[in-house]
Amino acid sequence: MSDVQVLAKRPNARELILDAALRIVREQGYSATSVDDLCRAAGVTKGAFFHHFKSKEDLAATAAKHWTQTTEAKFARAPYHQHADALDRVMAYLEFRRGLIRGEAATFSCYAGTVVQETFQSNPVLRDACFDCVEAHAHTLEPDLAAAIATYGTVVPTTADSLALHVQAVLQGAFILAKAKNDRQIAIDSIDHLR
Amino acid sequence: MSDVQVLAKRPNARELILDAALRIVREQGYSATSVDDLCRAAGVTKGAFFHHFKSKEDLAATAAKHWTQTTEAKFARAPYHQHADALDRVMAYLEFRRGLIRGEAATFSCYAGTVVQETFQSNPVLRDACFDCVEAHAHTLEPDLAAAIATYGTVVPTTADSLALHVQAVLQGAFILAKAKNDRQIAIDSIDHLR
DNA sequence: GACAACATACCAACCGGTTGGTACCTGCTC
DNA sequence: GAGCAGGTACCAACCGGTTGGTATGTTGTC
Repeated sequence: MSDVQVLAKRPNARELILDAALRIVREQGYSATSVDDLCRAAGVTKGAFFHHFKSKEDLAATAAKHWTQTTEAKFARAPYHQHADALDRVMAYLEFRRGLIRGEAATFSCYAGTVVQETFQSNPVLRDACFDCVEAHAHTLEPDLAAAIATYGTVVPTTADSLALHVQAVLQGAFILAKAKNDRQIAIDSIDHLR
Repeated sequence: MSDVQVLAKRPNARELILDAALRIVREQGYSATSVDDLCRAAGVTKGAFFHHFKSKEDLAATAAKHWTQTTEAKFARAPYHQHADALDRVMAYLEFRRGLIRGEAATFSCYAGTVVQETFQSNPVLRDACFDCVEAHAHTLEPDLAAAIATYGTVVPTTADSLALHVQAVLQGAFILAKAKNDRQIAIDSIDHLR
């Protein structure tokens, strides 16, 4: 019974702040998002914020892990794993990602990509947390890519590892162009080119 | 004689600030870069800053145009235009861009891509200035891509316009991954995959 | 009554931007 | 060519508001 309560606990300040961070940081960027902004969006006070996180940087790094967990769950549930053929799974993954590009750029773009752009030089802790995030997701695609390469071969010699990261690079670039043009079609086009 | 003096004028505060902006904003991001930071890097005072630019936003937008001009000059001079065949020119362009990825990520990454990531939602003026920047550069590749498509055709129907933007998307994504991993090789790999 | 989970009130440092002023160049008048 | 008016370029000091962070309660639960 106590386990159920732990699993199905009501949203506490910590969760509220993490969820708000993923949302607002993707909208405004890391530096432009103040602790007050986060507290306001989460509906908590500053005291609660600094009770759960020792600094803004700590929150951002924790939010990166939170981002990894939420995306992991989302992609694990996705239907693209069902195809028997590995190349079909890779293509279905891209189709799935294509479908995720809906609404405002801030809602479909990547938290890690946004944060690392601003902190890669000044803050190694955040930089590494963001890279782990992208790398972890790239790893989920790697087995399918490796199997696809084994079955169909490649035009030029390459590795599943490198190819998985390239796919992430294209997605990150697609997000930037979508933000710049304020038009998500440009991101969808880029994924189609990758396919 | 007076013309020569006008052309070879010594660096004034305005130019110093613009050059400093391209450098420091790519290192720290837009929001994290204060006006004081810029003044310190440029070796000018705040008074000089606000004499030449009416706001920090104005400076950032002007710096985007400055970025377009400097990169335009750099790519116009580049040797990749010399190839007779259009596809060779496109490949040589990618080879040229590959070669530009040297030193720290902040020195080879894109000013516009960095700024737009932080301002696309809060600041339409800056967003559009940054997109113009990327689009202007994409346009320089378009004739070669169009000629290459006309000569060799494409696997799937597409346009030179869309393909030119896709190339920029891959480059932007490559920059982000290079920043995240703190390793430029990952960006070079992505360009090789594009080729 | 101990402890986690918050809330309230506050702080020094820093932020973008303004101020009043100075140095210097240019063109015009006599 | 001396004097001077007017504009541009630049400077140091300052301003009110915001920043990340802290010190000190208060409340509910075991």
